[in-house]
Amino acid sequence: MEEKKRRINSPEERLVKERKDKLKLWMEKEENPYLTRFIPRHTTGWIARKCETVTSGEKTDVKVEIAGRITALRGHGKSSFADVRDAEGKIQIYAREETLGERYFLFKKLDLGDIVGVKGRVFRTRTGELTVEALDFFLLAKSLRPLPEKWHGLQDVELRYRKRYLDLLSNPNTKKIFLDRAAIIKFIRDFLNKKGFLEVETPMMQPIPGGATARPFRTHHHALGEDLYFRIAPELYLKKLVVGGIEKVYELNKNFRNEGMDRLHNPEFTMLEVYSAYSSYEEMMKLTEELVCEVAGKLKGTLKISYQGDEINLSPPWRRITFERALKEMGDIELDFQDTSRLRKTAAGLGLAVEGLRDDQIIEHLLDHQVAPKLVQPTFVIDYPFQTSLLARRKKENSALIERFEIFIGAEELGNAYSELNDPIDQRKRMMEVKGESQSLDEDFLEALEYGMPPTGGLGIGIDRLVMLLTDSASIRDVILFPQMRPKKQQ
RNA sequence: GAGCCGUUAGCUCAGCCGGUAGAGCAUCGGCCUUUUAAGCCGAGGGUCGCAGGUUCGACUCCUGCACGGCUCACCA
Repeated sequence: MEEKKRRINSPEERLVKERKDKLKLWMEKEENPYLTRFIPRHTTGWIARKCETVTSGEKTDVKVEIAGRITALRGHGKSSFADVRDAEGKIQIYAREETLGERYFLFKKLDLGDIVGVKGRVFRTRTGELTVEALDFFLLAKSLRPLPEKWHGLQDVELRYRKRYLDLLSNPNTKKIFLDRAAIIKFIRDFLNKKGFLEVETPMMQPIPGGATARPFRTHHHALGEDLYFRIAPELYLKKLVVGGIEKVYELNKNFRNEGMDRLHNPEFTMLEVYSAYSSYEEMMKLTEELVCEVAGKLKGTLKISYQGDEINLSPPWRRITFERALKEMGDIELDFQDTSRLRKTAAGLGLAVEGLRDDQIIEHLLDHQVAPKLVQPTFVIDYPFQTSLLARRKKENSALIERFEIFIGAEELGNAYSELNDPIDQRKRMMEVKGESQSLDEDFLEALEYGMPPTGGLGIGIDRLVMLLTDSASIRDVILFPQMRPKKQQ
């Protein structure tokens, strides 16, 4: 009881109550705002364009009907100013008792955050601000809770992620990032569609999760009585489509991996995978350069970008360096990857945890830890030891290597590609060798390969990371609208 | 999962070597018809993340827990 009383009297509840009382007053004097119909005929952007040439102090005959959220209120006794924001921008509203008569006192009862419709006439104030003088106004939705502070916005990182709507409302840069994200994805689709690639959707729920090595999320299908896994990659399905004659294909959608979360990892993330028949990783390198440059150029108008304090030049051609040389030149590591015990010793000597890791994981760790931090300018690291992927084709000249590359920009891995292994016999053999670890034998996929898959180049690009790069964001959570968070416990 | 750091009013932040809580914005009341981070006068608002402990006394020190950030580990 005591507990309950205290909660109702909390300062926040009092603020809410004040606003609820104003809502009640409005409903007594006017109507239920939640049932009010008001279709704005104009936007703030339209007004700005239309009235660009109006001079300070000038009144116009331009009548407008706009709607938006009140983001500032400045009362002056018998007149008031308000800023109203819509999707395109904001505009000042000027309300006068002389014009609105008895209803002016209702205008003064409006709160920051209220959503209103305004009919009025455009003029420009003495101080040069384009303004709508309100001839009539409507409350369309009452804001019952106070918005974050106008000047600093919402700073609390946790709240920004949990209540993204508040972040979007009060931090212009947040909105910019997500507009940019949408533009980037559109540019990618435009680019690939223009080149004749077909966008497809393949299963998010798979009986055997394949195409990568990662812990999957598991779920259960009741009607089938079967466990299913959220996909960790669409790769095997996309290759089946290449077998089926869809020679240029891509999918741009989510993957799910049940691993740790950090600055670069969210359990669900967006991946682009592209497959092109009768090509190889050579062509995929060109495609990658072209795609990233097209997107960056369209978004930023330049190929010179700044990421976390580093100046990065995306102009092709990007540097290419073999895996072996990269380790040697930048990590001062020279070894035979077949020599497992020396590999582990070298890695341990560099302070890497090797216990419980497979050879291929250690090999990749050497690159990620010793070399990647130095790869700020766009770089293709090519020709990986064959252990690092079981889906990539071997190099003709050296069967210990595979035709694979990874893209590094800004010291972060952005993508991964290879000449796809299309030999079903070698594929089966390699899958058998690692079966029982993180990959199960996917007979469906192997059978598809047995019908014949053309030599194919495949490419994967982490879209969230590309967005991070192009929006200069430090964390993946800054480019995902609702990043995964631990649920807040009640009470 | 481990280490380090953080959590004070609705929001943004101060708060010293332990002495009992401060500002700005927002809110409420008053004045104000071209302001714009409007202004002026006044007021209210806090279980200092949660639970223990030490102490005459804890926002402050200690322990545990919750949530978050960074780093490390798994992964992209």
